[in-house]
Parts: sequence; structure tokens; C-alpha cells
Amino acid sequence: MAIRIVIADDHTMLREGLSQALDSIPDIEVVATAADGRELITVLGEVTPDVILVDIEMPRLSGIGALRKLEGAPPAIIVTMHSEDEQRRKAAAAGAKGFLSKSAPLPDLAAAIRAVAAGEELLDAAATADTLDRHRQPILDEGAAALTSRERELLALLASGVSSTEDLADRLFISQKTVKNHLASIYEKLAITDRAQAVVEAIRLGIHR
Amino acid sequence: MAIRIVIADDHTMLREGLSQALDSIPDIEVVATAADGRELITVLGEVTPDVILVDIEMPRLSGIGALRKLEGAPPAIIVTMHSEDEQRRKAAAAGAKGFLSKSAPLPDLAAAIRAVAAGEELLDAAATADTLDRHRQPILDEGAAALTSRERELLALLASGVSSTEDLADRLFISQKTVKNHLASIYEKLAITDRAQAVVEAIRLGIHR
DNA sequence: ACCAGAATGAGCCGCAGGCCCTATTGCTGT
DNA sequence: ACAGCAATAGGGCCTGCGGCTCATTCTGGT
Repeated sequence: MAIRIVIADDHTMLREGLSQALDSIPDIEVVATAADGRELITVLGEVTPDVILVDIEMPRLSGIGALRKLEGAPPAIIVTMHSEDEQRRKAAAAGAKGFLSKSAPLPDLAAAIRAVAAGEELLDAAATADTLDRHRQPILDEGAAALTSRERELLALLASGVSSTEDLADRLFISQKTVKNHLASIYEKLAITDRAQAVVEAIRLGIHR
Repeated sequence: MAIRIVIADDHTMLREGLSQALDSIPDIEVVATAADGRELITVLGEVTPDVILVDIEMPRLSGIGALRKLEGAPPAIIVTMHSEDEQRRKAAAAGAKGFLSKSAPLPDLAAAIRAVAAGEELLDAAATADTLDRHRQPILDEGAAALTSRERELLALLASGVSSTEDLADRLFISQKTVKNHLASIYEKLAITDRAQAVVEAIRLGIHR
């Protein structure tokens, strides 16, 4: 269901941070990480993700170097510090399907992952913005996409710790009956049975605040 | 309660990624981020965190440059790409209280934040490992720290979507009665009243799997 | 003009969940 | 030897929650 990705970067803070951030996006799942090119090659022998994110500058074996050795590997997005045209050219030559600066906002990265997973390319700097826009929306599972705005509000409140029917009703300025009706509707759409599971789903789907 | 921090780094992926990762640590709260030195100075005029994480290389105004201008600012940890002694010296001269490589593991960063928040310094490379070890443990609030291992197990199951007493009992190989007793004990310790709130707390405290 | 769906509200009912109390066993630290 | 606590289990009580059905109003799309 979710797009499975592997992240390769030698800086643990970026690697782990990005890993958690992307994992919290409902249609993206980080299945493994690697600290350098060789580790990436090893990891790709064990798991088969849909997309790989690769830093250029890494010890032992660079991202570009790893890509050259990886024939028939999953589509790669090169993530780099300084986005110079020279590097973009090298990345394309090494077989990368996408190219993005580390200064790019997270929603852009998510969109890039979806685009590449869908078979598109993000190499031409001029066309990138347009391609990204076409993949802005997260691919939610059926039920989650069917939630109405009021249902999302209620879910967000639940996920913030407001659990009783009375409190929910007060916060939303509606009757307790309506709260229960909304909840029943949420349960049906998300295929769950109670508030505890609703909180789990709300957080998994990133429905907060 | 939690240690309030601000993150300054020009690479959005590291900034946002780290922000989410650190925010998920129960005793750390990211209150703001900045994309360069000048933004950092502006931000510090609006919020007063306990610790600031500062990258060295940033456009417009570098981390070191910003620190020099910030007299009486919160204690800073310099986070850098290449941890050379030369930079470490400059950071110390600019008034930084800590110095850490971006290749450092996240638990080390969390420990460094706790150490600096507690008034310690992490400038001497030789003493760093030792200081970090003294701050490995997250400062949980009273209730959370008082949870027993069995209670944590139960909470983790709850947070994974197992919500009914029956299912919980089956998974833990205990009677439904005992499940209810454990839950009651959890409610008391965390000052909550039901399973939905328990899930919220479990995830906030990072009790998963 | 019409229909589908969102948002609101209600009644009814059965059971699970939360609350209070008690009890036994086994481990740990003093 | 003893106190304290974790982990286990049971009984009773009562309310809130979830399931089922129905009704009204307003909006947006065809």
C-alpha cells in the first residue's frame, strides 16, 4: 500500500530525522536506512523498496558511485546539499530519476517520492515544480480519504486527549448525540470499533491539532 | 516541564526532520526553527527556549556569527557537518556550550540537549562521551516513570490498536480482570481516565511496538 | 428541480469499560 | 524476617459507549 523507501545519508541526524518525518506521512514507509554507499548496496540486497533517497557526499562510497554500481535498482532520488547543475548532470548520468536540494521543504520531498514511485522523472529543473504539484496530495487509503471535515475535527480533538462524549460536544458546540453519530461514521470509514483505535488511526494519518 | 529548544539549520530536510524526531522525545519540545542566523536572532526575540541547536554553515549569517551577536542568549549546541578541531575552537570562542557532529546518533543529541539544559558544557572532545552518558535517560514525568514493565507492554499493545479487554488479555496471556487492573493502575499513574487518552499518552511517551 | 451527502439531533438497548475492594503469590531490598 | 511492590485474579456496581434506526436542514452538483 504505502510507498516503501530507503534513505542513504551519512549524517545520522538527517538520516534518522528524515526517517521519522517521512514515516509519519501516511502513504510513505521508511523500510531501511544506510550510512554510506556500500551499506546502501548491502541493504538493497535485503529489502526491495519502491524508491531510494540518496545523498551524494558519503564516506567509503558516494551516492553517485553507489548508483553506478546499482543496475536495475529501485528508482533513486538524489538529495544534495548544494544543488549545482554539475551535480545534477552527474546524477542523471548515474541513473537517478530525481534530484532535490536538502533545502527543499518536506512536502516537496514527499511529492517527489510519489512522483518517482509513479514512474515519473524529476531531472529537469524547469519542469520539477510542475511535476511536484501533480503529486502534492497524499494517497490516503479509501476510508481516510472519505472522512468529512467535521469528522477530521473530531478526530483531531480525540487525538489531543479529549475523550469523553461530553467534552467533545462542548468543544465542537454540538450535542452529545451528534458527537456519537460522527464517531459511528468515523468507525465505519476507518474500519475500527472504538475511541482508542480512533486515536491510533488519527495519529497514523497525521490528523492533529 | 519539557526542555524547550530552537533549531537553526538552512537545510529544510534536516531542520524539519530533526524537529519532528526531537519533538517525539517526551522531555524535549521544539518551540521554533530558523533557516539562517538572522532568522535565529529574530526568533529568539519572540520565544525563549532552554537550549538552541545551531548549524555553522548557513546563508546570510552563519551560526558562529549569530552566536557572537547573541549575548545572554540561551545556551547553544553547535551542530556541524565536519567536526574539525578548528571549528570546535571557534564555536567555543563564540560562546557555544556544546559541540556535536551531524553524524552523532540521535540519543547522543538528546543527551547533549539535556546536559546543556542542566548547565553542563560539552566542549572538550575527550570528556563528551562521559557527560553524555550521564544524561542518557529521558526525564519522564513522575507518572510515566512509575509505570511497571507489564504496564508498558499493555500500553504498547493499546497504542498498536488492540483496544478491547478481551484482545489485550489474549495477547498478554492473562485474565481480562488483570488487564482491567493494569489499566486502572496506568490511568492513576498518568492521571487519565480511559483507553483513548492512554493511547495519546503512550504515543507521546514513545511507548510503541 | 432534484438528489446525494454533510451536519445536526434523537431514542433505544445491551454490554463493555471504568471504579472500588479484596486476595494470593513471588521477588527484592533491608 | 519482614515490608513493599509487581503481577495475577475475582466480585459487584453503574454509567458511558457503541450499534441500529430514523428525521431534519442545508448545500452542491447534474
